[in-house]
Amino acid sequence: MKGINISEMLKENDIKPSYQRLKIYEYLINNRTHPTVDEIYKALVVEIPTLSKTTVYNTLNLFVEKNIVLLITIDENETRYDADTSVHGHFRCRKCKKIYDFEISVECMDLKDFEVYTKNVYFDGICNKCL
Amino acid sequence: MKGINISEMLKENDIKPSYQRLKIYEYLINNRTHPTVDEIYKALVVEIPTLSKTTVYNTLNLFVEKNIVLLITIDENETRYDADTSVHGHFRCRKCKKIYDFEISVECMDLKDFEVYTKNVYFDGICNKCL
DNA sequence: GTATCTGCAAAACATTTGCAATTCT
DNA sequence: AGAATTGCAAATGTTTTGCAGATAC
Repeated sequence: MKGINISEMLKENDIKPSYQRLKIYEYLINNRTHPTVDEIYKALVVEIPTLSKTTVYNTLNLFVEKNIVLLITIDENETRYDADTSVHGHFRCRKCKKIYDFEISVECMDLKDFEVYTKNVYFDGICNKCL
Repeated sequence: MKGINISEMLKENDIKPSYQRLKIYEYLINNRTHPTVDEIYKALVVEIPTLSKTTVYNTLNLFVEKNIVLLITIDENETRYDADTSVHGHFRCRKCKKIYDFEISVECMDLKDFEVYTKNVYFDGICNKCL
Protein backbone atom coordinates (compact mmCIF):
# COMPACT_ATOMS: atom_id res chain seq x y z
CA MET A 1 0.00 0.00 0.00
CA LYS A 2 1.80 3.14 -1.22
CA GLY A 3 1.25 6.79 -0.29
CA ILE A 4 -0.06 7.69 -3.68
CA ASN A 5 -2.81 5.07 -3.35
CA ILE A 6 -4.02 6.57 -0.11
CA SER A 7 -4.24 9.99 -1.74
CA GLU A 8 -6.08 8.55 -4.74
CA MET A 9 -8.46 6.65 -2.45
CA LEU A 10 -9.43 9.91 -0.75
CA LYS A 11 -9.84 11.76 -4.04
CA GLU A 12 -12.07 9.01 -5.44
CA ASN A 13 -14.38 9.57 -2.50
CA ASP A 14 -14.57 13.35 -2.88
CA ILE A 15 -12.21 14.06 0.00
CA LYS A 16 -9.47 16.63 -0.55
CA PRO A 17 -6.27 14.93 0.60
CA SER A 18 -4.85 17.39 3.11
CA TYR A 19 -1.76 16.38 5.06
CA GLN A 20 -3.76 15.65 8.22
CA ARG A 21 -6.37 13.61 6.35
CA LEU A 22 -3.70 11.58 4.57
CA LYS A 23 -1.92 10.81 7.82
CA ILE A 24 -5.09 9.86 9.67
CA TYR A 25 -6.29 7.59 6.85
CA GLU A 26 -2.81 6.09 6.51
CA TYR A 27 -2.79 5.36 10.23
CA LEU A 28 -6.13 3.54 9.98
CA ILE A 29 -4.96 1.53 6.98
CA ASN A 30 -1.76 0.46 8.73
CA ASN A 31 -3.24 -0.08 12.21
CA ARG A 32 -6.16 -2.48 12.02
CA THR A 33 -6.57 -2.36 15.78
CA HIS A 34 -9.87 -0.44 15.79
CA PRO A 35 -8.30 2.60 17.48
CA THR A 36 -10.07 5.30 19.49
CA VAL A 37 -9.81 9.01 18.68
CA ASP A 38 -7.34 9.40 21.52
CA GLU A 39 -5.13 6.57 20.27
CA ILE A 40 -5.05 8.05 16.76
CA TYR A 41 -4.33 11.52 18.14
CA LYS A 42 -1.54 10.39 20.47
CA ALA A 43 0.12 8.35 17.71
CA LEU A 44 0.06 11.18 15.16
CA VAL A 45 0.79 14.23 17.33
CA VAL A 46 4.40 12.99 17.54
CA GLU A 47 4.80 13.50 13.79
CA ILE A 48 2.40 16.45 13.54
CA PRO A 49 2.95 18.52 16.69
CA THR A 50 0.30 21.09 15.73
CA LEU A 51 -2.40 18.42 15.30
CA SER A 52 -5.55 19.01 17.33
CA LYS A 53 -8.14 16.51 18.47
CA THR A 54 -10.81 18.59 16.77
CA THR A 55 -9.18 17.83 13.44
CA VAL A 56 -9.08 14.14 14.24
CA TYR A 57 -12.81 14.27 15.10
CA ASN A 58 -13.65 16.32 11.99
CA THR A 59 -11.66 14.02 9.75
CA LEU A 60 -13.10 10.79 11.14
CA ASN A 61 -16.63 12.14 10.86
CA LEU A 62 -15.90 13.00 7.23
CA PHE A 63 -14.49 9.51 6.55
CA VAL A 64 -17.54 7.85 8.11
CA GLU A 65 -19.87 10.11 6.10
CA LYS A 66 -18.05 9.19 2.89
CA ASN A 67 -18.17 5.51 3.84
CA ILE A 68 -14.43 4.85 3.68
CA VAL A 69 -14.22 4.12 7.43
CA LEU A 70 -16.60 2.35 9.80
CA LEU A 71 -17.57 3.68 13.22
CA ILE A 72 -17.57 0.94 15.85
CA THR A 73 -19.31 1.16 19.22
CA ILE A 74 -17.62 -1.59 21.19
CA ASP A 75 -16.96 0.64 24.16
CA GLU A 76 -19.96 2.34 25.65
CA ASN A 77 -18.00 5.49 26.29
CA GLU A 78 -15.77 6.09 23.29
CA THR A 79 -16.03 5.37 19.59
CA ARG A 80 -13.57 3.28 17.59
CA TYR A 81 -12.81 3.34 13.88
CA ASP A 82 -12.07 0.66 11.28
CA ALA A 83 -10.67 1.17 7.76
CA ASP A 84 -11.93 -2.32 6.86
CA THR A 85 -15.40 -1.60 5.49
CA SER A 86 -16.20 -5.19 4.53
CA VAL A 87 -18.88 -7.08 6.50
CA HIS A 88 -17.27 -8.70 9.53
CA GLY A 89 -17.81 -9.11 13.25
CA HIS A 90 -15.71 -8.01 16.21
CA PHE A 91 -14.86 -10.06 19.25
CA ARG A 92 -13.23 -8.59 22.35
CA CYS A 93 -11.48 -10.74 24.90
CA ARG A 94 -12.30 -9.76 28.48
CA LYS A 95 -8.84 -10.81 29.64
CA CYS A 96 -6.35 -9.51 27.08
CA LYS A 97 -8.74 -6.79 25.80
CA LYS A 98 -7.68 -7.55 22.23
CA ILE A 99 -10.26 -7.03 19.50
CA TYR A 100 -10.41 -9.79 16.89
CA ASP A 101 -12.21 -9.77 13.54
CA PHE A 102 -14.30 -12.76 12.55
CA GLU A 103 -16.41 -13.74 9.55
CA ILE A 104 -20.16 -13.57 9.82
CA SER A 105 -22.70 -15.45 7.75
CA VAL A 106 -25.90 -13.50 7.44
CA GLU A 107 -27.99 -16.40 6.12
CA CYS A 108 -28.86 -17.55 9.62
CA MET A 109 -30.67 -14.33 10.40
CA ASP A 110 -34.30 -13.67 9.70
CA LEU A 111 -34.14 -10.30 7.92
CA LYS A 112 -37.04 -10.58 5.49
CA ASP A 113 -38.79 -7.56 7.06
CA PHE A 114 -35.87 -5.18 6.53
CA GLU A 115 -33.62 -3.69 3.91
CA VAL A 116 -30.29 -3.72 5.70
CA TYR A 117 -27.66 -1.06 5.03
CA THR A 118 -25.04 -1.51 7.76
CA LYS A 119 -24.27 -4.51 9.94
CA ASN A 120 -22.76 -4.24 13.38
CA VAL A 121 -21.79 -7.43 15.20
CA TYR A 122 -19.91 -7.36 18.47
CA PHE A 123 -19.37 -10.34 20.77
CA ASP A 124 -17.31 -10.63 23.88
CA GLY A 125 -15.92 -13.38 26.07
CA ILE A 126 -12.51 -15.08 26.37
CA CYS A 127 -10.23 -15.87 23.45
CA ASN A 128 -8.53 -19.25 23.09
CA LYS A 129 -5.13 -17.83 24.00
CA CYS A 130 -6.42 -16.65 27.37
CA LEU A 131 -8.43 -19.78 28.23
CA MET B 1 -46.41 -10.80 34.84
CA LYS B 2 -47.37 -9.95 38.44
CA GLY B 3 -45.66 -7.59 40.91
CA ILE B 4 -44.61 -10.42 43.16
CA ASN B 5 -42.76 -12.06 40.29
CA ILE B 6 -40.72 -8.94 39.65
CA SER B 7 -39.73 -8.80 43.30
CA GLU B 8 -38.84 -12.50 43.31
CA MET B 9 -36.85 -12.09 40.11
CA LEU B 10 -34.71 -9.41 41.75
CA LYS B 11 -34.22 -11.44 44.93
CA GLU B 12 -33.16 -14.49 42.94
CA ASN B 13 -30.38 -12.39 41.46
CA ASP B 14 -29.12 -10.99 44.78
CA ILE B 15 -30.74 -7.61 44.30
CA LYS B 16 -32.61 -6.11 47.22
CA PRO B 17 -36.00 -5.09 45.84
CA SER B 18 -36.24 -1.43 46.82
CA TYR B 19 -39.20 0.59 45.56
CA GLN B 20 -37.07 2.36 42.92
CA ARG B 21 -35.48 -0.87 41.71
CA LEU B 22 -38.86 -2.58 41.46
CA LYS B 23 -40.32 0.28 39.44
CA ILE B 24 -37.35 0.53 37.10
CA TYR B 25 -37.30 -3.21 36.45
CA GLU B 26 -41.08 -3.26 36.03
CA TYR B 27 -40.78 -0.46 33.47
CA LEU B 28 -38.20 -2.42 31.47
CA ILE B 29 -40.34 -5.57 31.58
CA ASN B 30 -43.43 -3.71 30.36
CA ASN B 31 -41.71 -1.44 27.85
CA ARG B 32 -39.70 -3.50 25.40
CA THR B 33 -38.72 -0.38 23.46
CA HIS B 34 -35.03 -0.40 24.44
CA PRO B 35 -35.37 2.86 26.37
CA THR B 36 -32.60 5.31 27.26
CA VAL B 37 -31.86 6.45 30.82
CA ASP B 38 -33.65 9.69 30.11
CA GLU B 39 -36.77 7.92 28.82
CA ILE B 40 -36.90 5.69 31.90
CA TYR B 41 -36.36 8.65 34.22
CA LYS B 42 -39.00 10.85 32.56
CA ALA B 43 -41.57 8.04 32.61
CA LEU B 44 -41.03 7.19 36.28
CA VAL B 45 -40.50 10.62 37.83
CA VAL B 46 -44.25 11.20 37.34
CA GLU B 47 -45.02 8.38 39.79
CA ILE B 48 -41.91 8.89 41.95
CA PRO B 49 -41.36 12.66 42.17
CA THR B 50 -38.23 12.31 44.32
CA LEU B 51 -36.53 9.98 41.81
CA SER B 52 -33.11 11.09 40.65
CA LYS B 53 -31.24 10.21 37.50
CA THR B 54 -28.34 9.02 39.63
CA THR B 55 -30.57 6.30 41.04
CA VAL B 56 -31.64 5.28 37.54
CA TYR B 57 -27.98 5.04 36.53
CA ASN B 58 -27.01 3.16 39.69
CA THR B 59 -29.90 0.75 39.31
CA LEU B 60 -29.30 0.02 35.62
CA ASN B 61 -25.59 -0.55 36.24
CA LEU B 62 -26.55 -3.00 38.99
CA PHE B 63 -29.02 -4.82 36.71
CA VAL B 64 -26.41 -5.12 33.93
CA GLU B 65 -23.83 -6.37 36.42
CA LYS B 66 -26.27 -9.01 37.68
CA ASN B 67 -27.13 -9.96 34.08
CA ILE B 68 -30.87 -9.39 34.31
CA VAL B 69 -30.77 -6.52 31.81
CA LEU B 70 -28.72 -6.00 28.63
CA LEU B 71 -26.93 -2.78 27.81
CA ILE B 72 -27.35 -1.83 24.15
CA THR B 73 -25.14 0.63 22.28
CA ILE B 74 -27.26 1.46 19.26
CA ASP B 75 -26.80 5.19 19.69
CA GLU B 76 -23.24 6.41 19.78
CA ASN B 77 -24.11 9.00 22.40
CA GLU B 78 -26.46 7.35 24.90
CA THR B 79 -26.95 3.82 26.17
CA ARG B 80 -30.17 1.84 25.90
CA TYR B 81 -31.43 -1.05 28.03
CA ASP B 82 -33.29 -4.28 27.31
CA ALA B 83 -34.96 -6.62 29.83
CA ASP B 84 -34.98 -9.37 27.18
CA THR B 85 -31.69 -11.15 27.87
CA SER B 86 -32.19 -13.88 25.28
CA VAL B 87 -29.96 -13.89 22.19
CA HIS B 88 -31.49 -11.64 19.55
CA GLY B 89 -30.54 -8.88 17.15
CA HIS B 90 -31.70 -5.28 16.89
CA PHE B 91 -32.63 -3.46 13.72
CA ARG B 92 -33.26 0.27 13.59
CA CYS B 93 -35.15 1.87 10.72
CA ARG B 94 -33.53 5.08 9.49
CA LYS B 95 -36.91 6.52 8.57
CA CYS B 96 -39.28 5.72 11.44
CA LYS B 97 -36.43 5.28 13.98
CA LYS B 98 -38.20 2.26 15.45
CA ILE B 99 -36.04 -0.49 16.91
CA TYR B 100 -37.13 -4.02 15.97
CA ASP B 101 -35.95 -7.32 17.44
CA PHE B 102 -35.04 -10.17 15.12
CA GLU B 103 -34.03 -13.78 15.62
CA ILE B 104 -30.50 -14.97 15.13
CA SER B 105 -29.36 -18.57 15.14
CA VAL B 106 -25.90 -18.72 16.59
CA GLU B 107 -24.76 -22.09 15.25
CA CYS B 108 -23.87 -20.71 11.86
CA MET B 109 -21.04 -18.45 12.95
CA ASP B 110 -17.43 -19.50 13.00
CA LEU B 111 -16.49 -18.85 16.62
CA LYS B 112 -14.15 -21.74 17.29
CA ASP B 113 -11.38 -19.39 18.47
CA PHE B 114 -13.49 -17.82 21.21
CA GLU B 115 -15.63 -18.62 24.22
CA VAL B 116 -18.48 -16.17 23.72
CA TYR B 117 -20.32 -14.67 26.69
CA THR B 118 -22.46 -11.89 25.24
CA LYS B 119 -23.65 -11.27 21.71
CA ASN B 120 -24.44 -7.85 20.35
CA VAL B 121 -26.00 -7.59 16.89
CA TYR B 122 -27.20 -4.27 15.55
CA PHE B 123 -28.21 -3.62 11.94
CA ASP B 124 -29.76 -0.58 10.39
CA GLY B 125 -31.56 0.30 7.18
CA ILE B 126 -35.19 0.71 6.18
CA CYS B 127 -38.05 -1.44 7.46
CA ASN B 128 -40.71 -2.89 5.14
CA LYS B 129 -43.35 -0.48 6.41
CA CYS B 130 -41.26 2.52 5.36
CA LEU B 131 -40.15 1.18 1.97
C1' DG C 1 -28.09 0.44 65.36
C1' DT C 2 -25.75 -0.54 61.43
C1' DA C 3 -25.46 -1.27 56.71
C1' DT C 4 -27.46 -0.10 52.46
C1' DC C 5 -29.81 2.93 49.30
C1' DT C 6 -31.02 7.39 47.57
C1' DG C 7 -30.32 11.80 45.50
C1' DC C 8 -28.19 16.33 45.14
C1' DA C 9 -24.25 18.84 43.45
C1' DA C 10 -20.01 18.69 41.36
C1' DA C 11 -16.69 16.35 38.55
C1' DA C 12 -15.18 13.73 34.71
C1' DC C 13 -15.33 12.32 30.27
C1' DA C 14 -16.10 12.28 25.05
C1' DT C 15 -17.73 14.98 21.41
C1' DT C 16 -19.39 19.25 19.08
C1' DT C 17 -19.51 24.11 17.95
C1' DG C 18 -18.05 29.01 17.18
C1' DC C 19 -14.71 31.44 15.36
C1' DA C 20 -10.21 33.30 14.15
C1' DA C 21 -5.91 32.00 12.05
C1' DT C 22 -3.79 29.35 8.55
C1' DT C 23 -3.21 27.05 4.32
C1' DC C 24 -3.95 25.93 -0.60
C1' DT C 25 -4.87 27.09 -5.27
C1' DA D 1 -8.17 37.04 -3.14
C1' DG D 2 -11.37 33.37 -2.02
C1' DA D 3 -12.70 28.96 -0.30
C1' DA D 4 -11.64 25.24 2.49
C1' DT D 5 -9.18 23.43 6.50
C1' DT D 6 -7.22 23.66 10.87
C1' DG D 7 -7.11 24.26 15.81
C1' DC D 8 -8.00 26.68 20.09
C1' DA D 9 -11.37 27.61 23.68
C1' DA D 10 -15.78 27.12 25.23
C1' DA D 11 -20.10 24.64 25.28
C1' DT D 12 -22.81 20.45 25.38
C1' DG D 13 -24.50 16.10 26.90
C1' DT D 14 -23.91 11.71 29.15
C1' DT D 15 -22.26 9.19 32.93
C1' DT D 16 -19.71 8.86 37.36
C1' DT D 17 -18.33 10.17 42.01
C1' DG D 18 -18.37 12.16 46.77
C1' DC D 19 -21.01 12.66 50.33
C1' DA D 20 -24.93 13.69 53.49
C1' DG D 21 -29.48 12.43 54.62
C1' DA D 22 -33.04 8.84 54.42
C1' DT D 23 -34.49 4.13 54.63
C1' DA D 24 -34.67 -0.66 55.77
C1' DC D 25 -33.88 -4.81 58.55
